[in-house]
Amino acid sequence: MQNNNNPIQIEVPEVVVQRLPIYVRVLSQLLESNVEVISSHQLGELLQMTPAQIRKDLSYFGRFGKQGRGYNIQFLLDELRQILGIDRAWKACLVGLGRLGRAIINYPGFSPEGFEIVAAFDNDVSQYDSRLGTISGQAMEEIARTVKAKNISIGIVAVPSNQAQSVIDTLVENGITGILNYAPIAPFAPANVVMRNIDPVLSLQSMTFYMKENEEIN
Amino acid sequence: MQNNNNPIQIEVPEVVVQRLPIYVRVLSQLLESNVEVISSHQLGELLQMTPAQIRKDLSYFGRFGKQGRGYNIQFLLDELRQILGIDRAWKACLVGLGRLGRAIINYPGFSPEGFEIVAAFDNDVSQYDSRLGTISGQAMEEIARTVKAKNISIGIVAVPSNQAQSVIDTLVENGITGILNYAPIAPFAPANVVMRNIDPVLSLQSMTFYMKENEEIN
DNA sequence: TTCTCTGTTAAATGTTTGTTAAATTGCCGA
DNA sequence: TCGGCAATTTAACAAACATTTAACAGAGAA
Repeated sequence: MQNNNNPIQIEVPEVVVQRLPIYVRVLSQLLESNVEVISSHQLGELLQMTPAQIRKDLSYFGRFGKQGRGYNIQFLLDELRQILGIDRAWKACLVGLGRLGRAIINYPGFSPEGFEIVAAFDNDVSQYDSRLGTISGQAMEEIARTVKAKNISIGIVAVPSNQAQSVIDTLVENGITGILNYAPIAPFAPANVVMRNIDPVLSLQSMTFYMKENEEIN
Repeated sequence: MQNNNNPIQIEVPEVVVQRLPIYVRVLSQLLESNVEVISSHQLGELLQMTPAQIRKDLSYFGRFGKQGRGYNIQFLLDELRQILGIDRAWKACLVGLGRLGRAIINYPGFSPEGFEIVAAFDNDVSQYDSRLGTISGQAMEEIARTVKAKNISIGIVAVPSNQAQSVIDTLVENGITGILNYAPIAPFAPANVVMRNIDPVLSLQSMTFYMKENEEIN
């Protein structure tokens, strides 16, 4: 990545970046409850983590707290949103309009957070003659044109496993730099593309490791 | 594993446990492609990780490879499945039969991996008069009875955020020891309960942090 | 015998936690 | 009203702990 030209670049650990959205979520809820200030200790209680970790995490990005008082929630939220880049809207396209894809397109949780699905693609003609909320499905061949025309930067992959890698390749070729993959595969993408996998089966499979241990106690 | 009677128990890092299902998945695919043996180097190539890490991970659980040759895939798979506890079937119940819940119940990826949804609950009567595949929806009040009667150990939570914590509490009270939570909250559960969260918005929000950096280069 | 590749140990790197000085607030009494 | 004092709480540093990577001896394959 070219901006490593920066002489003194403090590398932020990826785990820390992944925790920031959790802070954002809890802080938003607190703000709605009209709480204005919170200490690292209170926040740690809410999130089941140590105050030290919260302070350390935040200190990678700046000095947001006031000694003797804590963090102003509104201020911290604004800062975190800017840091994460979620102070603006992001355009996404969905590939795959099977059961999963249609559930994703109808999921009401994306747009309030600034992630808008502005296009949807599928191979099977029968899938996309029906309108899906405000957008309508398009043939796969239109990915290239539409991604550029609409300036889409995020791709959501909800196709069957055997097609997933080739869809990912197509998206990457067309300038997509972030992929949210729902297919149960170990996907490959170049280093400049950010990949996130949603895979409930993997979650369940690591869960049973610990449940099995519990059982043996009996 | 029987030999965990061993008084000196080496603590396996959680990250390692979370990687095991990924190994299982790739090894299964390789086996289907009639590959019989694989080296840590080849596997690392496939998964974009260092061979050292793979060998280290596996060595927490035993000695599965042969020097000069590699790992026998069928053997390693059997061992990993046993270690994870996915060599048996697990019964789950689903709570919440809205759009998300119905997508989950129809998701074909769970049962081939031994996770069977054997009951489904919802508050709203209108949701569960229709049959959902092989099972039919039940009222929330039936959770206690059904979980015990059917010996269910996993709960899948797909209710709106504001109900999620109370549903989790109910499940825990009734002996559920593993929870797969789809609600966008920071849930609380006692330490003996294993919690996994599926939250695509959090994934997107940590994704944009890195995409934002890319953009600034231009 | 030579080459390959694991399992293991050691080193390097990364992450979390504990600690303390300094900043801020609120309170109390003059 | 103001000054001083006690209680809080951050930011920063240091230490402890955890994870990843590198290196290598030795087992096994060819």
